[in-house]
Amino acid sequence: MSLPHAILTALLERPSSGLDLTRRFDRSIGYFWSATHQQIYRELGRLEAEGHIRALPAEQPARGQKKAYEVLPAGRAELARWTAAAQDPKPHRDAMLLRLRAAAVVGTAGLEADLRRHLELHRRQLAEYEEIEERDFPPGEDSAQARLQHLVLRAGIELETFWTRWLTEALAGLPAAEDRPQEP
Amino acid sequence: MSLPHAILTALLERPSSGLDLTRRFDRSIGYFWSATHQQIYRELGRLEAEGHIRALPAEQPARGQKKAYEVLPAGRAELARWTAAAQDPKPHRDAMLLRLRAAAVVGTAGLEADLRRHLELHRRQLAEYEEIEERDFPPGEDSAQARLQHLVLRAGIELETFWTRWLTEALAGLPAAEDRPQEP
DNA sequence: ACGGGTTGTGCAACTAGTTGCACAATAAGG
DNA sequence: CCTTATTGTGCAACTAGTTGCACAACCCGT
Repeated sequence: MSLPHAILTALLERPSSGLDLTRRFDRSIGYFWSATHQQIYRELGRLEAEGHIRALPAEQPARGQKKAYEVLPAGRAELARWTAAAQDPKPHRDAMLLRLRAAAVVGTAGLEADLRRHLELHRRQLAEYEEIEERDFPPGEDSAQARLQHLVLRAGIELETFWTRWLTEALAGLPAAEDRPQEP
Repeated sequence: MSLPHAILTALLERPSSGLDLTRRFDRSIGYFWSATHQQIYRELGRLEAEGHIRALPAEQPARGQKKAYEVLPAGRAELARWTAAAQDPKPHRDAMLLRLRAAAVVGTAGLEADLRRHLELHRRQLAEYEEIEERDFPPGEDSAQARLQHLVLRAGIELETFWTRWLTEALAGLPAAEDRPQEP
C-alpha cells in the first residue's frame, strides 16, 4: 500500500507527468520504491479519481499530450497521515541469501559467476549513490529537509557497502572447484 | 519464483510436514524468505504434482493426519539448477525509507514513535541472530556447509546491525517538536 | 462424555506487482 | 513528403503474496 504514497511524495517534490515520474522512479525515488510506468499510470488514475491529485491545465494545450499532475490538499493530508501511522516492517525476501542456503545443501557449482555479477552491480550502485551524495549534499548542510534526504541516501550507501563487502567475503569463502561438496 | 525453492531447501535439510515447515519458516528460513502456512500448503501441492517431492508413507498410519514430504531427485536437480542460474536482483522496496523521504516534505510529526518501535524490533532480531550464532556456530568451524550457513547468518546480523545504527541516527536527527517544519 | 483449546490442513477471494502488448503523436532522416 | 524511431499514455492478463475463513482431529479438564 505504498506506491500511491511514493507518487504523492514525488509529486509534492515536483509536479510531473506520468513519464516524468517514470524517469524519477528510475533514479532517485525508485532506489527504495521501484515501479514501472504501467503501475504509475494506473495509480495516477486512481489518485485522481480519489481527489488526491489533479491534472494541471496544460500550458501548451493538447500539444504534446503531456499531462502533468499536482497534489491536492487531500493528497497531502493522506500522505502526512500515512507517514505518521504505525506500520509493521514487511517480511524480508532475499533470493541471493536463499540461494546461498540452498548451495549449502546442493553444492555451490555454478554460483560463482552470478555472485561476481551481483558484486559488480552493487559496486556500481554504490558509486552512483556516492556521486549523488557529493553532488547534492556538500558538507555543512542546514535545513531539516536536506538532513532527512541525506539520511535516506546514507541508508542506500551503507546498504550497498554492506552488500559489496558481504559478496566479496562470500566469493572468498567459496570452495575451489576441486573440493566442492556435491551431495549425490 | 523462489518459494518452491525455499521449500525444497528446507525439505532437503530435513523432511517435514506442512506445519513443521511453517514453524521453520517462522524461524530460520523465514528470516530471509518468509511465507504463511497457506502459501506453504499450496506450494507443497504443486511441488508434489510436478514430481519434485513426495509424501512419506506415514509411520503411524492416518493417526494424527500429519503428512511429511521428502525431496525427489527431480526436485534436487531443479534446486541445483535454480541455485546456479543467473538472476537479477529484485528491485528494493523499503517503506520506512519512503516514509522518511515523505517526512522531508510533509513534516516529521508523529513519526518518532514508530521509528522507536522499529528500532526495538531490529534490536530484538539482532539479539536473536546473535544467540543463534553463538549456539550453532562456535569458533573453529570446518565443513563447507557450515561456512555457507554461517555466511548467511552473518548477513542477517550485519543487516540488523545496520538498521539499528541507522534508526538510532535517524531518531537523533529528528527535529524537536517545536521547530518542526510543517508546510501548509 | 462433553465443551473448549490446540494442532494440522486447506480453499477462496483479494491485493500488489509484473509482463506483454497497443497505439497515437511527434521528431528525425532520407 | 514519407517512413522510421522515440516519446508518452494506457489496457489486459498473469503471477506472487496476503487475508479471511473453514473444518476435522486430538488433547485436556470437569
